[in-house]
Amino acid sequence: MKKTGDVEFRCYFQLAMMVIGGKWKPKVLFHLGQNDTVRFGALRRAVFGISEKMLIQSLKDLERDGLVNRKVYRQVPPKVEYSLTDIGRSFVPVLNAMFHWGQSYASYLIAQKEKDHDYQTGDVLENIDELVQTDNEHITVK
Amino acid sequence: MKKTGDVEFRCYFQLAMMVIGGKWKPKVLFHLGQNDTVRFGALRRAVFGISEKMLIQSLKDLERDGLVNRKVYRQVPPKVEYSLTDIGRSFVPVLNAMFHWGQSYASYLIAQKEKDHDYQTGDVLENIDELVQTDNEHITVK
DNA sequence: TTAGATACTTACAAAAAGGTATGTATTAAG
DNA sequence: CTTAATACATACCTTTTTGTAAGTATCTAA
Repeated sequence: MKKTGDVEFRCYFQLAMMVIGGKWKPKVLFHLGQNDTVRFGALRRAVFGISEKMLIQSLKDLERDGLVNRKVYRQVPPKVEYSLTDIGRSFVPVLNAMFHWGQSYASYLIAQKEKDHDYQTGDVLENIDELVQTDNEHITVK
Repeated sequence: MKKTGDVEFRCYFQLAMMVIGGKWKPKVLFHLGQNDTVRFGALRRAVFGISEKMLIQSLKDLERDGLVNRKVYRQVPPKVEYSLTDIGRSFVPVLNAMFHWGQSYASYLIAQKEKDHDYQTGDVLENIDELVQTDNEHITVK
């Protein structure tokens, strides 16, 4: 009954983007997807580079939108556990798909780089070095 | 050899987000994915609400990042055809996954709305009406 | 010679997103 | 009485993204 691919696309895709949009939300979701419950502090340490402000902001949005559960333990010092809801968890495969595509795209970029010596390629490629370097840093140091 | 899920995640996921990030790129990609080649003007009409500036900007980025081909026909008036490259096309399944998730999320939102009469739910829900309305508009009008 | 079609470009403004720094509440341990 | 731990909140500023409006180039047809 709902036709014209354009319309459907316009709506449902936008909806999905409203939820995972932004710099941090996908990462938070991804991490939550790998654990049953995670405390605020653990999440903060797990999502490299995120500030407390951004973490709470992301979690609040995700909770409001129904993807995340928040469980408060009335203790001191406080303890709050976050977890994915059912729809939240149903999004994990999508995240995995994005992650895996990122992997193959990285391979592609590296292959491209070896081909074109001239810097034909753009911004993303300029970052691939840093990216790989970061990888190495962690691989060799750890 | 590359370990610590965190690191991998941090990089590859970011990479993917660099490509599909923003308000319009996913939509442009989605539409390109449904056609072999699309002219600039057709794309502009297809991606509802996009301005010419945003369209070119998106296409430039995507071309620079290797996801999109640009073929110029030396004519007057000008003719330019856009299409997906191989890696570009390999991203289509991911887009579809996002789209489908959006669909089920919409169902969830509607179900939720019928449950809670009090407006427990947040921003996304406030938009669902408009969303459905838009759908109806197109369904009934067309 | 003037208007129309197409694919852009540019300048400027508005809005959204993100970052940094600092503050709050509570209780237990020292 | 001070410090530490944890989970936030708030103010303010910077950067990034998006939008609006106008202009450019080229040939064809009227």
